[in-house]
Order: sequence, then C-alpha cells, then structure tokens
Amino acid sequence: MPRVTIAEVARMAGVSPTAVSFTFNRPSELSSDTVRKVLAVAEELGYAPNPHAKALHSSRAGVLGILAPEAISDAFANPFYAPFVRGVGSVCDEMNLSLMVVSPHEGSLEKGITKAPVDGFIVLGASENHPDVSPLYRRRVPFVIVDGEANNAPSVNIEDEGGAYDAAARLLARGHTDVLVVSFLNPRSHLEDPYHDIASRRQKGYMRAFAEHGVEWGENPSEAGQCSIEGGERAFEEAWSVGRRPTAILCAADALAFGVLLAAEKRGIHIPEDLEVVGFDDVPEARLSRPALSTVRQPIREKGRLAAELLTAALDGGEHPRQNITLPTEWVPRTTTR
Amino acid sequence: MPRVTIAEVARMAGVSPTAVSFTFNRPSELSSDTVRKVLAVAEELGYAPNPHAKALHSSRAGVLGILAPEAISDAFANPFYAPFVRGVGSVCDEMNLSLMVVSPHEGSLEKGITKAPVDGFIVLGASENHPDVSPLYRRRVPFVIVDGEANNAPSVNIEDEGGAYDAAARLLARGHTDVLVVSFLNPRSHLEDPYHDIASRRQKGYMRAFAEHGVEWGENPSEAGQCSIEGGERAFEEAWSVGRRPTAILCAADALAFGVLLAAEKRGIHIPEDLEVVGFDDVPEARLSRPALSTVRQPIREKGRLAAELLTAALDGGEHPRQNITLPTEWVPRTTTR
DNA sequence: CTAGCATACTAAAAGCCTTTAGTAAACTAT
DNA sequence: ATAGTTTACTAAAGGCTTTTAGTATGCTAG
Repeated sequence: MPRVTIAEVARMAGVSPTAVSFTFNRPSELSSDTVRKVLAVAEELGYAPNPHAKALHSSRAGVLGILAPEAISDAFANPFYAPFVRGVGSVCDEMNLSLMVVSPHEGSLEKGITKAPVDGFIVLGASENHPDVSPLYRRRVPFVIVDGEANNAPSVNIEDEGGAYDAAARLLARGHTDVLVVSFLNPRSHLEDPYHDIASRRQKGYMRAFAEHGVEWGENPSEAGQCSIEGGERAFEEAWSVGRRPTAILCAADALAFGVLLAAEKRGIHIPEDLEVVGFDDVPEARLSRPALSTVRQPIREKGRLAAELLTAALDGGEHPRQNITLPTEWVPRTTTR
Repeated sequence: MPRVTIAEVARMAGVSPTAVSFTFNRPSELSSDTVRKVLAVAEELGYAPNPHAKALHSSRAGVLGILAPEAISDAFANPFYAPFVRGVGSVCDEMNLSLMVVSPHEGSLEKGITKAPVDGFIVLGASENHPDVSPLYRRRVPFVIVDGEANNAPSVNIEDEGGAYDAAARLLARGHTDVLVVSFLNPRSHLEDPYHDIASRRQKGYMRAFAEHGVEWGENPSEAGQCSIEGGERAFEEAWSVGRRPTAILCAADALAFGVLLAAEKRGIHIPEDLEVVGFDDVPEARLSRPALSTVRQPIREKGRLAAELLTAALDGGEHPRQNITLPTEWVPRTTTR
C-alpha cells in the first residue's frame, strides 16, 4: 500500500493535480468550492504533500542543520550543547523550521553533509578553511561558523582568549604558584589550525596570565580528551596519581570542572579552602554544582540564536551577509574560588 | 549559478547519468576505469547526489525524528533531553543516520510532522491514540511511542507510578505530615488522557503512598508549568508565599527539584535538616547539585537507545515489531534526604 | 455585438535522482 | 562456427511536487 499521492487526490476530487497543489499553496487562485472539496478528499485519504518532493522542487526543506564535529552521543555529553540548541531552536520555533543534528558518517563529515536534507548549516568548532568545511563552499550550501575563524562566511565567536586570561589573572593574583590547567581535545584537532580552535585560544589566554605573573607553565595542560564530566574526573585523577598537588585548577570548560569537583570530593579535598577551581562557559549547571562553580560566562543561548539568525538571513538573502560577531565574556565568581 | 547535477557530471565524464549514479551506489556494476573517471570529474565539479532527490526516490532520508510536544527552546530547558538525545544519537552514530528535532509548527504538531523529511518518529510524551499522533498512522510513517500508552505501536516506558510510589513511601515512612508535591504540566495535557501522561502517572504513585500512610493530599500538587529549573523555583516561591511550610517536597522531575533547591537556599532553608527534597529522573546533574539530589532513577539513555532501535527495526522490517517495553526505576538516595 | 479582461482551471515541463529493462560487445563452451 | 553467457553500459520510466504558460468560460465596457 503505497503513500497517497497528489494524483490520487486529484482523481478522487475530480480536479487536476495542479488544483490540489494550489489548494495547499495558493488557495486564492481557486474557487472556495474547489478548495473545500479538495481539502475534504485530502483529509479523507490522509494526504499531505511529500516533503522530499517539495524540497526537491523548492530547494527549501525547512530544516536548519547543526554540524557537530563529534558523534551525537558524545556531543550531548557536553552540557554546552543543550543551551546552544535552545538558542538555535528559538529561531526555529519562530520561523517554523526543524532542527537537525549532523555528525560524521563513517568518520567522514563530508558524507554526513552531502546526505543531510537541510537548507544550511551551523558549523560548530571548525574554521572556514578547515577541510571539513570546504564541501559546503563547493556545494554552495549556506553556513555560519561558530567557534572558528572566518573571513568570508558569517561567524559567531566569543572572547575566548580574553575571558581565559581574565580568569587566570584573578586566580594568580591570589599568589598561587602551582596551577593545574585541564583542557580538552578538539575532536578535529589533528586537522585544525591550533591557534583557532577554542581550547587553544583559551590556553593562550591562560599562558599570557601565567607569563605576566611569573608562574611556570610546566607540565600543563592535563588533557581530558572528551569535553565531559567523565573527562574532567579522569584528568584530575591522572594528575593526582603522578603526584601533582596544585592549589588551584583552571578548566577550559565547565564540564571538565564538574568532573574535577567530583573527583576532588572523592579524595576528601576541600574546595575552595584547599583547592580553587575555575571553569569556562557558565553552563546552566554551574550554579547548581557543589560548591557553585566560579567560571567565565559566555552567552551560550545568545550565540546559538545569533548563529541561527545569520543563517536564516543568508538563506533568505541568498548572499552571505558576512557578519563576524564576537560576543563578550564575563567573570562569574561563585564559591569554588575564594 | 545552479547546483551541479548528475547530468553535468555525466556529460563531462562522457558517460550516461546512469553510470554516474552507479558510481555512487553500485560501483561493482561498472569497470573500475569508469568509476575512477567519474569520481575524478565529480570531485572536480564538487558534485554530490542531491539528498532530496535521493530521498524522494528511495523514500529513505537517513533521518530519525524526535517529535517533541513543545517548542525546541523549551524542550532543551529540561535536562532530561540531553541524555535522551544521547541515547537516540548512539544509534544514529552507529547506523550513519542524522537526528532531527521536530516541534509544533504554528501551534500544530501535524504541520510539523508533514513537513519534516524524516524516515520515522520517536514520539515523546503522547499516547498512541492522541490526536497529534493520528497523522502518523494515516500517513504510514513508522513511529515509536516514548512515555505514552501504546497497544499497536512499539513503545518504551518506565515504571512511573511504581517509582513515584516508592520514593514517596520512603519519605512518608519518616513521619512527615505536610509534604508538598511539585508537578509539571504536560504541554499536551489539554488533550491527553490524564492517566497516561507521565506527570499523572507519577502523581498517582504519590497519592497511593499518601493514602497508605494516612497523609492528607490536600492542596497538592503545586503546578510548575514548564518542566525546568525556573519552573521549580516559581512553584516553590508560590507555595511559600501563600504560607505553605512543608517538611518535605516531592518533585515530579529533577529539573523542578533543582529549582526548589535553589529557591530554598535563597530563603536560607537548610536541606535536608529543615526540608527534605526528592526528584525524579536522575539526570546527570543530580549528582552535581548542592546538596546532591535524592531521586528516582530511570535509565534515560537506555530509553532513547531502545526507542531508536525499535524505530530502525520498524524501518527495516516494514512491519512494526509491536514491542512494548517498560524499564524499571530505582531509588537513588543522596544528600537531599536524611 | 465584439474586444478585452478576469476567473477558474489544466497540461506540461522542471526539479534530480534511481532503477528496470535492454543493447552491444566480448568472451566461453560446444 | 554457433549458441549462450557475462560484462559494461545506456535509454527511459518512475518518484511527487510546483510552477509556468496557456485554455475555456463568463463577464464588462464601449
């Protein structure tokens, strides 16, 4: 039993397929009698235009894609994603679009891209000139870069380096001499220009503060691998097990800081008395954690929202508006610092 | 400048469109020389099969849809979504599918459904016989029900009532006589059979425990509206402002409990000494909260994963395997209870 | 009474791909 | 040398819709 098609509805209603199409798309061209009749038949048969055929013709699927650099199940382990999706989603909600998450297929992001029925992409964590992005250029799929370098495409970034510098400087001003930096690996780092991915940007900020305060960078950073709570726990445990005993920890993401907090508690370490901990992002959970996480706030939802707005603008205008936005960060002191 | 089509590649490579199609889909039918030549031309021109055309023909888009009962930006305010998406995503990752989130368009879920280029839906929080679901039946779009009643379609549920009863009974056993219940409103509740949506199921469990312990149900529940941290804060504030002074609070979702915790702290209330708090779900944040949330665990990722597996099975088999799974819940005592 | 114009509708093309059925050439077996 | 098979490829149909260009009807205006 195949799907009901426009032809069947047309036949049953005694009109042409065109009339059925008009009923749904431009009812003003038809007499109201005809519209009523067609709608009745469509309702009875359970007909609705095939979205694929529609998209094929109009090359508008009504879908915004988020291009994630990692597997979906890994991505949403990072608490950054939920508020970001909320931001993108708020635009989708208003414009009646759907939201699609695309990740590498068989290890190849290009395959994921070419198979995805979307109108445009929000590219997360890759620069414009990244190999993974070039298929988008060549296929003329509109896109917006988020957390990556861009000169020709629109982009949304935050003050990664400045925010990190500020947090580190405040910490070091309290006289710490052994500070552990816990960082994560960009899933695309083997290809990425190291100065453009956000982990590197933040690290650069930390290093500048270290240098200014005459604190040795030393063995830093401890690599957590994936940006998740578990990653933070592992990084802490690893550093501790090789005898590292810092008096403060700078985490390049809140997710890592949560892991550090959990692991430190397990070791009976008092925070912030014995150990100060600082995060980055200010995800919604930061104010819930125990103790509440001092961190660098970036406006995550705003970022998602702006990215979606730039994308829809590019979609409508046909032209990339080439707008490169950098959002400010803000120091948020809570109770993991003194 | 239009997109590169199969015809153009064929012309440039000096072969038929069929040969180009075979190059991508059934290369074994072609000599390796031809495949190489076509691939070279395709690469040069930046060609990839148009996903809409492909989906139109094969009626396989390679996309799993999650049908959310609420706006995307509201949905992801509930910390339940991230782990659920991780579960669904793990199947997508393995099978090279993308994941789409569909919410009501112009207030109508049916519009969202008919416009979405997906192969099947995971329906969240609606029963099989819900009006929003009937378009799926009629269009013969495969779907799986999650957190809703189903007899003909496959479904995944948890022991909502049993888990809630257990949590409430443990609490009441400690002699509380004034217990506030904070619940949320199902976004579809105006249409939903009240005994099938999860808030009602959980409430039923609470009520049973109240009755067994001879505790009055009274003014309960306090409605938080949206299932979010902010909703929990509001519900707490509202109850407090009308003079309610319970010694324990049962929250129908962890998100609400987090809000309660935050609001209680603001009022200087000590937890668990002055007030015990219990959640439901055991979202990842529960072990981070301050104090750590005692709650009823449901295997959220597992639930998402199973739903996706049932859906892909239905997609492949053509037939609904009609499997109705109910997962167990588990009491997780942490430090918001004594 | 005829030219001109809305109105209501339709035929056919376009959009891009996959697949079925089929052809031509080269090879194998007898 | 002939029939049969395999290999490598193509023409054309099919999938479903939207849109453009056009037809038939009835109406208005001069």
